[in-house]
Amino acid sequence: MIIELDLQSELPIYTQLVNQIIEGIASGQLQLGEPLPSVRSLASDVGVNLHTVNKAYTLLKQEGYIQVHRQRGVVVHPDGMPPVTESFSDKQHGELRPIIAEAICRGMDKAQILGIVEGLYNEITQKREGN
Amino acid sequence: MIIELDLQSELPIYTQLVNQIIEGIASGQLQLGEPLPSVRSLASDVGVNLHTVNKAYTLLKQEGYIQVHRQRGVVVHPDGMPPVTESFSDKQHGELRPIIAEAICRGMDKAQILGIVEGLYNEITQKREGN
DNA sequence: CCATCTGTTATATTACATGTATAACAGTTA
DNA sequence: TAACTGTTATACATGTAATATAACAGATGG
Repeated sequence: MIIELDLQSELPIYTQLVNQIIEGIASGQLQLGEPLPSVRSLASDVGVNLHTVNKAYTLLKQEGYIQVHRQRGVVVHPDGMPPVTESFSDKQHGELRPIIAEAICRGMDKAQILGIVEGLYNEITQKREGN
Repeated sequence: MIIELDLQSELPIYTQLVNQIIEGIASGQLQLGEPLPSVRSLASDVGVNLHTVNKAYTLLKQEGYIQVHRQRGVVVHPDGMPPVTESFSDKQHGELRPIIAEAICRGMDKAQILGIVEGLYNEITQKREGN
């Protein structure tokens, strides 16, 4: 999977790594149980420090997206993804709320906002044929 | 309008202030042209430093949500809200994309995600009768 | 056995963001 | 004149982000 970093972004590098790996899983580009590069090789590939990749992997592991298998290394969690917990829903609502409020302020109506979300949903899931 | 801060949140205080004021406008609790508290009084009310409020106001002003009128003080922009620009759309997509990808990972389908967004939309806009 | 890879941990350093504190300035208002 | 407004400047403390270097235990392949 191709990982592209924007070093000018306000988003921390480890957050960009987390986001892209999660999107890779969501899009099907990364299958359950599929191995991920080692912290050192990924760090070398994208040109950052080993600790930056390690922080991203640690977060993904804590949330249950990946597993560190003593033999197989780091893999996308083979037993499936974490469920929709209450704390996840709370976090999701807290992130969505200001985005929706801002859209309303700028004059977007319900249909327009839902259209944007649906478009992004399709964009992510329709990568599954591409690779 | 009631402003509540979570000092334990990972969100910066000035971001919480920005978000709540924008949601106040979106919900109609804050009308166009309506005055906002001075930096010093709001800082005193919520128990933070004057500069923290000033940073929130500066951001809101830069984005066109509020106006600093020499006589009237700080007011919600009387001439209307900023439009949906290309840079706003880019920012909005960049914020929504990882949220949607995470929801897909956890097994939410398109209808569920749209339902969450619609619920939050209704929750924000239906405050208009409440006050 | 040995060299090499794995994730993990520790320490140190640099840079930046956040938040507070204090002070001052110019303009407005009562 | 006194009190308020937004604004700016400076300084300080704290935490986060990212890098650099190093070491450790466990696993792997020659």
